[in-house]
Amino acid sequence: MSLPHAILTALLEKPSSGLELTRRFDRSIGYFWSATHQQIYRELGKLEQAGLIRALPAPATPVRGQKKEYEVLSAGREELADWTRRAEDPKPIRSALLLRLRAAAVVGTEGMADELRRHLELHRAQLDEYLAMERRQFPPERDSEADRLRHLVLRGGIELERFWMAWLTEALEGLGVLDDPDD
Amino acid sequence: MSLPHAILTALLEKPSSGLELTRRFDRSIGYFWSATHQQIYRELGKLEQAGLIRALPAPATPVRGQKKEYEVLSAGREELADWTRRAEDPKPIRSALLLRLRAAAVVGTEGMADELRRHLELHRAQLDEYLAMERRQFPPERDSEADRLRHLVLRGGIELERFWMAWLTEALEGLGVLDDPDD
DNA sequence: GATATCATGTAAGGTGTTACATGATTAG
DNA sequence: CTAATCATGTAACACCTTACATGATATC
Repeated sequence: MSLPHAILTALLEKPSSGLELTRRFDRSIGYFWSATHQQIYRELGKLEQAGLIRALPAPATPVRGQKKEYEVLSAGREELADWTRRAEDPKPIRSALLLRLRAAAVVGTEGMADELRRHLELHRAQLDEYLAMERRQFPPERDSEADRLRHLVLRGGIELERFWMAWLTEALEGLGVLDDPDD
Repeated sequence: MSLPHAILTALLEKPSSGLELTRRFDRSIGYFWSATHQQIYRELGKLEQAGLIRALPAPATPVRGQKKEYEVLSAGREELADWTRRAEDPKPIRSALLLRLRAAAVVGTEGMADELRRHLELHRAQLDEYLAMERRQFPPERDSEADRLRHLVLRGGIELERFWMAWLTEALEGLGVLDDPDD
């Protein structure tokens, strides 16, 4: 049950419409909890019904195609604060790539090296993007408590990408040895 | 679409019944792609209908409560081999904990340190379990290609746990400074 | 007035989770 | 013959994904 809380966080950072939220999910918050616009609109409806957020003063009857901004109500802020304190176990890892390598142990590794290289490139690109964000958003002089926390979250993403790059590199070395008996 | 492939891999490693698969998912394969027995039974039905696996010679009418073993057919093996070669992008990270820390940047960090310590302990326990598996399953003398690949997958899990422990430790230091002005 | 873009939404299907139901087998 | 456990399954719901639908607004 994290999507509603992701939305509450985003709306507290800045009241927004559904489409604006979608865009922000494509950038910052979505790096750790992605969501499509369909999910977001549905969830905005639920949050409004539950009295955790409300649409800002809008034209009499808000219709399809017309912008609708939301802000968080105090009940929403409380729910979010509760959530940060609640005990919630980490979910087990889900990696299709690890799984695929394990499948390759049974049916053969032919063709996997290309895919691993492709993933390595994707993770390198993601890492570069995070590092650029880090330079832009967290220059040394910004050092409020909120900044430190957001920076910590971003460093989590950075280190995760570094982990994947290291692992993929190791995997490719392993495969290389197997695929090129010349070594 | 990874669950069916996880099941095919498990069944190739050893033909099994639904319950046996469930148990093995609780141990090895499930560490990277978990599944409940309900998912597994549903998926076994689909795989059988699709002609990728079949139930081993069983009593005339296999009934509820009676064990039913499955094995992979050649079509299943081919599908699995195809899957290892297919291009499939990594899914973006989904971490409720990173998200919660980001929420805490808005609503306050009170009470989060306990939760971070709890997670640190859980990851430490998981790491210990992986390391025990590594000692048991991959002693130096085992070194076939399949063993090397499975070992690589396990090392992925190990390094991921180490990543989380390092990040949580850093996060706690950060919070500690904020929560204990004595430092 | 046609086209592109902004903005909100519906529908359908797949996947995952939780709770419950039911028969077979074994141990006391 | 009772209880525990093994084993397979159903049902309902939450969540996520993909494709499509529709109205509003700006631009040429």
